[in-house]
Amino acid sequence: VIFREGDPAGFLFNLVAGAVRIHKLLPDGRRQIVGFLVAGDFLGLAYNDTYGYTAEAIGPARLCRVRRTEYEGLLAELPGLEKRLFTVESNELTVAQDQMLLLGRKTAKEKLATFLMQLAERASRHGGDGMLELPMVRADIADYLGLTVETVSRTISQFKRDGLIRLLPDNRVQLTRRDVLDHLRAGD
Amino acid sequence: VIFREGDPAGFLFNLVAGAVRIHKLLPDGRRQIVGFLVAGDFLGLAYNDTYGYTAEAIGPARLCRVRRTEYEGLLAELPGLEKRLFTVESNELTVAQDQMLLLGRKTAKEKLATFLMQLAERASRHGGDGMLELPMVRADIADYLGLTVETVSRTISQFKRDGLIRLLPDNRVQLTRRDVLDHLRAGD
DNA sequence: CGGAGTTTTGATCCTCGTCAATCCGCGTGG
DNA sequence: CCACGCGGATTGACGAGGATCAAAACTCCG
Repeated sequence: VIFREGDPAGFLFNLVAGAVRIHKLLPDGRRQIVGFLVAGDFLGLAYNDTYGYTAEAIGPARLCRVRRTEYEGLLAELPGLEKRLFTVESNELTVAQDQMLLLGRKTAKEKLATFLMQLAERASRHGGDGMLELPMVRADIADYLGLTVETVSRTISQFKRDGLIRLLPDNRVQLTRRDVLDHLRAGD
Repeated sequence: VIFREGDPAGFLFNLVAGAVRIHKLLPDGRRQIVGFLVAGDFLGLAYNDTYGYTAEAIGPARLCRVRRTEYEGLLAELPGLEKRLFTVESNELTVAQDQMLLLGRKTAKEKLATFLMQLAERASRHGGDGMLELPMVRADIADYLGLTVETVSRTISQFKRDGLIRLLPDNRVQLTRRDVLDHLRAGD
C-alpha cells in the first residue's frame, strides 16, 4: 500500500517501475478501481489535502517520492513543469470520461474487449504485437470494469471459445482477432 | 449545442449563466453524460486538439468564449491562472473518480440518492434548504447515472412512497429525509 | 504430494432493461 | 373555451444480463 484514501496528502509520486492500482471503496467493501498505472505515471497529483483514493503496488515497484512542500519549489524552479503536469492531468480526465462511458453504458463483452484493446495499445507502444500480459488478478479486472470475477471469467472463456483470444501460460493473452475485439469495443 | 465530440478544439469556454450538459456517445446511440455544469464552470479545458465530448446548453445560457491561441497568451499575462486552472482540473478529476465508483458499484437507489444529495449540496451553497430544482429531464438523469428513464422514474416514485422526498410543481424536489438519503448515498 | 489462492464452471436469483400502455402538463388552433 | 396533439413522466408486464451462491479445477510453491 502506497497511501490510503483519506490519508493527509503529504507526498506525490512518480512510478519508476512496476504497476500500481488505485481504487475507491464503499463502506461495505465494494471496490471500484479507478486506474492502473505503469512506469512514468504520477500519483497524488489531484488532491485536496487528503488523497481521494488508495494506491497499491500490484507487484514489486519503484517510486520517486516528492514532499508536497518541496514540490511547490520545484514548480518555481522548472518552468514548463506545471504545463506538462497540466497536460498529464488533462489526459487523465479524458481517460476517466471514457471509463465513465464504459462503466455506465457498455455490456460485459464490450467492457472486456475495451480493456484488452487498451492493454494491447499500451503494450504495442513498447513494441509488441497482439501479445499482452495481465499483471493483475481477475478480481482487479472485475473491480475496474464494474463486474464480478465470475462474469469476467465467463466472458474471457467465451472470447476463447469464439477464437478472439488465446490464453497463454504466465497470465499472458494473445489477441487473435483484434478486428472483432475492436468492433466490440466501439460498441456495435 | 456548443461543440461536438470530435470537433477541432479551437475555443475554450466559461459558463456565465445557465446549465450545460456534456456527454459521450457510442456509435449505436447509447449516451453517457459525464457532467452537468453550472455558472462558473469551464468547458474544453481537457483536450487533445479535438473535444473529447459534446457540450449542450440545457436551457438558455451565457458563455464566455476564448480562442485557444489567445488563451496561451492569457496564461503568460496572468500568472496564477495556470495554477488555478490546474486546481479546477484536479477537482474535476476527483469528481470523475467518484462518478466511476457510482457507475461501477452503486445500485439504482444509491445512484439516485447520491445524485439528489449532490444537487442539494450545490443548491445549498447558494443558500437553499432541502429544496432543489431539476433543470434536466429524466433522460438526462438516466444517462448521467447509467440507468434507464424507467428505472429513474420508478426509483423516484419509490422515494416518494417511502417519504424520502416530495415532488413539487416546476420540477422541484423537497428532500424530506436527508439522513436516509445520505445513508443510501454512502452505500450501506 | 499437499494446500492455499485463484480461476473456471454450473445453477439459480434478482435487479434493472425492454416493450408497451397510460397519464400528465401545456401549447395550439379550431 | 375546449379538443387535440405532443413531449415527457409514470406504471405495468415481462425478459435478460449479470450477480450470487456453490463446487470443481487449475497454479504455483513449499
